Amino acid sequence: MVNRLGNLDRVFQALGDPSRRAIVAKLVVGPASVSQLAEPLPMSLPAVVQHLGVLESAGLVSTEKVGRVRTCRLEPEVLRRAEAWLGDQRTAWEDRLDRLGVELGKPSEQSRKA
Amino acid sequence: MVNRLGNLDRVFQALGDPSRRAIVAKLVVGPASVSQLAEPLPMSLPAVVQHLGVLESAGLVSTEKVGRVRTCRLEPEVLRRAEAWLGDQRTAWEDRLDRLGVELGKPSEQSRKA
DNA sequence: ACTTCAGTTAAGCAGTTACCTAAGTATCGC
DNA sequence: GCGATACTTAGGTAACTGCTTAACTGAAGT
Repeated sequence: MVNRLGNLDRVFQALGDPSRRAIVAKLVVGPASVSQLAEPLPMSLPAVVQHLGVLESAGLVSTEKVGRVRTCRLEPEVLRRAEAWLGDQRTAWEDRLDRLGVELGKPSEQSRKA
Repeated sequence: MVNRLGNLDRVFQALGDPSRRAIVAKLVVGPASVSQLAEPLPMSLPAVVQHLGVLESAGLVSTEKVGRVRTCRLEPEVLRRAEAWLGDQRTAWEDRLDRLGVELGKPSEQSRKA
């Protein structure tokens, strides 16, 4: 239950599909039922459920079945985790450029960090 | 040449593999040759080249062959594009929470934006 | 010229993915 | 209870992935 919430492999792989990103984008404005999510997508309902399974096992969405309707909601923490990884790479890159500039004796305008 | 640089499908899919993320993480600290990238990875060189192909066609890295050595460098703009998508979703989510709080008459501590 | 080094090309293969249709199960509204 | 609704399960298929080994090309070093 805990390990599911940090697997970047699954997270990025899940986001690598346009239908799944569309689902995420829809859940961002509020929870929705399976058929509400399926309605705009050009595929069968079982296919949508499969996509939801991928998103859920990546920890990006959680679902709860009430009567006969399964309600899906976004799990923003995992989204944030992915964003953090990208941010880390970007800052590492920027730090490197910074250091490069310093080593060349060129005081880059990015070195206003301290 | 232009359309390659914005395909989120390919970008996220490329990042959905640990070996490929390892390559990105290594390129973040500076350009490297194919065999330098391959050295820590537990797989054959052709496999690494294939991963590089995926990263390149996602626009995440660019390569240039000089003598017999191909040098790979990170393309940070595409990384930033992916980060932006995640950021957009997160802010949409936060805006929604904000509005929800407002509609409940509860002045949330996030509404200090204006 | 000969060898080694860096990478490339080709073929193949097991496992996964993204769909489908058809048939089921379990509410819910009347 | 009876039909419609909201999924769920099962099974199948075509295409794609992530790897492998083997054989090749071409640049460098000696």
